[in-house]
Amino acid sequence: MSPRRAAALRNSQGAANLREHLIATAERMIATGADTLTVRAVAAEARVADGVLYNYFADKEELLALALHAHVRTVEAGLGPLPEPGRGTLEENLRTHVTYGLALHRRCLPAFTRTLGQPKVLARFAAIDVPGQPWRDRLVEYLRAERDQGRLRADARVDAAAAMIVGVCHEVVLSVMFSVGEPPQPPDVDDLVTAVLHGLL
Amino acid sequence: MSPRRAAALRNSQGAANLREHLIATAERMIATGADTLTVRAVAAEARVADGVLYNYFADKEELLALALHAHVRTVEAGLGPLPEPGRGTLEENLRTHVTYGLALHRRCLPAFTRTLGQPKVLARFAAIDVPGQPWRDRLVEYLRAERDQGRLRADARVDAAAAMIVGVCHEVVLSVMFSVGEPPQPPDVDDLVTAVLHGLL
Amino acid sequence: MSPRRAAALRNSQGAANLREHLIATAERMIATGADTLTVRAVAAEARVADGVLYNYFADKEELLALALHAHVRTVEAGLGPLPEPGRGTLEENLRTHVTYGLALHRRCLPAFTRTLGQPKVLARFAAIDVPGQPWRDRLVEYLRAERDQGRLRADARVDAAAAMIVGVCHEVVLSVMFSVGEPPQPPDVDDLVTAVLHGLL
Amino acid sequence: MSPRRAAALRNSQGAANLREHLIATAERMIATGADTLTVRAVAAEARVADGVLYNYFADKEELLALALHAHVRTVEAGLGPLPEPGRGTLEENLRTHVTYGLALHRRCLPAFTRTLGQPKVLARFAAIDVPGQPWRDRLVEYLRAERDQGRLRADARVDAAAAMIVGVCHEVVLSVMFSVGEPPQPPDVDDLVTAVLHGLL
DNA sequence: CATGAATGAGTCTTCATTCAT
DNA sequence: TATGAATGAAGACTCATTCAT
Repeated sequence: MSPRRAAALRNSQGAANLREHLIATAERMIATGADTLTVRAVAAEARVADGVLYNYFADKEELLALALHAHVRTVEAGLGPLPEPGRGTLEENLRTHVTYGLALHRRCLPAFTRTLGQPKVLARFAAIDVPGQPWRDRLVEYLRAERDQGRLRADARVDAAAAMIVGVCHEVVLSVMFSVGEPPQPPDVDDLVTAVLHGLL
Repeated sequence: MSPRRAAALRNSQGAANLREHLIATAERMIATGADTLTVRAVAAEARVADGVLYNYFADKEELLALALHAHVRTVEAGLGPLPEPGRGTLEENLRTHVTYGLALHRRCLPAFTRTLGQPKVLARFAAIDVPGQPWRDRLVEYLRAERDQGRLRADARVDAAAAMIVGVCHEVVLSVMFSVGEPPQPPDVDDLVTAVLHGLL
Repeated sequence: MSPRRAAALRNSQGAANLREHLIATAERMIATGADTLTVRAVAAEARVADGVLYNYFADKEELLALALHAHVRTVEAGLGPLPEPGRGTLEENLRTHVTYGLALHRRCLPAFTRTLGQPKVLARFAAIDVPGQPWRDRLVEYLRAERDQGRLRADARVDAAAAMIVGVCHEVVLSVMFSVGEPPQPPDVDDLVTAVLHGLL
Repeated sequence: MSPRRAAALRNSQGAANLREHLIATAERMIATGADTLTVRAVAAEARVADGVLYNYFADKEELLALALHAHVRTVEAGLGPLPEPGRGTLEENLRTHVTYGLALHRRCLPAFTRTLGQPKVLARFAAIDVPGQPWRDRLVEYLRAERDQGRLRADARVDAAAAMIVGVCHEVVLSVMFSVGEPPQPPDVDDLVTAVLHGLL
């Protein structure tokens, strides 16, 4: 005799187990911008008893941290491929990277601000081991490869450039969040690419 | 004739009135990274009765928003001057701006993450009128002036560059906050300046 | 499978569920004249955790309004039957009605004065649908029936008389509540009945 | 050198002293139906410091009880004279009394419900010695005099009738206060008088 | 005597967590 | 192993009262 299944899973083939179901639910709520992220609200949304959470997670924060991670992966999966070094033009490739980063942050940052205010969530989130390579590292690798292939100048500051590109993506989203009235105009992608490639001088 | 002074202010010359004292206390707690930012905790830290807060602020969020603002001003006041366009070398001036921005964000961002998770604080903060110009605008103005004086190329993408410089400052601090073990190496200021001025090509 | 029962209900057969237990407790406190009707006091009296109330009621006022209603029903249930029109003497029947009304108000009014000062309780109380007919309506119906049967004069002012009978019941209780020393002598039931039946002329 | 006068009294000749000024202010607020009857609100309305109240009254409740009394006297003063026994018709005189009582209660009861929920106010109110004769006693006296002059039957139950007349005045106002939708139709004054005079038989 | 800021006990309410069933 | 009611420790906020000036 197998143990009882949660009511929410009995007539559903979507979620293999309750743990994933809970994470998925919390992820959806975080992404949607649900105003209430209480344990009860998540359980209700998941059609599941209040207490189950504690059979799978140490506490609320662990669930939220995992949901946040899932959210990032979900967003990344929907973003399309990044360019291969050495193929296509540099302009085009950088444009792709910048566009990718802007979209990534635009969709993730709201979720982050809603959850990372809680120090315990932050700690748990940081402790999660990220499988796969985050975008940032892939950008650095791309730039290094291009430099090694001679398509960038030999002394190009690729780490610095990568940091700035990543940074501008944060910046754009943050300034939207902070603006009270109409959101400020984000910088043009072409201008960013031009600035990165040709500098100010 | 005059009413009684708060016990906390009687033997102190630091704060002229209780309102400032409360803001200063909250500011210190935010800056220090106090884990509990409850009304009670602030009152206790200020050596003051629980209820006083409501003699001076509409609610907890107003106090926190004001404390956050005070914190930003305090940090800015300790940062030294920004360069005049047309004087000194471009490298030196940009280095000053980048160093300024990094320091500013390093000291402010932790406070922001701890308070801006609460939407009501965010709203109140955004509603406060900021006297003076924020660093970001001054950076843009500086770059424009240099371009107009011919020290930058005529078609330099100054807005894009400014966005990247501001962004990298966010980036550095955020990646420190998220790192679980040893903090990652921040990009070198010289490299950033070089990348901005000369580009990758 | 089933969740835990409240400690207060475990060794008790009086209340089937906690909702009824809470209403009954609040009712008892209201009836007894408890001076403190705070949420905490009710929870303590019910031997129950502070928060439970909010699992069953929207807020404190809803509980109090329901308790008040329960109180009225409890009092009514203990009062004995009202007379049928056309049977027995008019004097005897009216005496029964007056005695009924006096007892009803004597036991209910204190509870009302303690709770209806709070507008929110008043609003919630008024919104509760009363099953069955209040005494007032039954008195009016009784008088009408007697008149239709010819036992009262054809032009008898039954509505006015009913209003006065109901009113005197209020009056008696109110004057007891307001009196500081010894309570004033309530009017004799027989005198009231005589006055109602024969008038002053 | 005379002591300082309260700011509110300096440019005013209306109130002889602060005590009366405070009572008058509280009375006005009670009568108007002000939703907030806090010490602070009264002081603000009176243009006076928060603390003065305690120079003239033991506590908030004493002030409210006195204000309530003043309210009753004010209302009574605006109501016109009551009839003399032996003059005019009985119908007309009783009509005057009933009308008087209805108006009196209509204007006083709201104030009472707002304040008498607080047991301490009730106690203080009951302890106040009422100068002059309340309406109730004057009604009883009137009826007795009419009976002694032979205009009412010798065995008329005047006390009972008075109680009913007073009671119906309560009743009318209370039922208006309790009604949720449209207020119920109050009984006709003529019907009341007829019922009192001629009875139901 | 008036002032009015400070006091702090007390209020309602939320919500993460536990645990008998 | 799921259930979901019970728990109770906070939390924000109010307001009568005091008292140094």
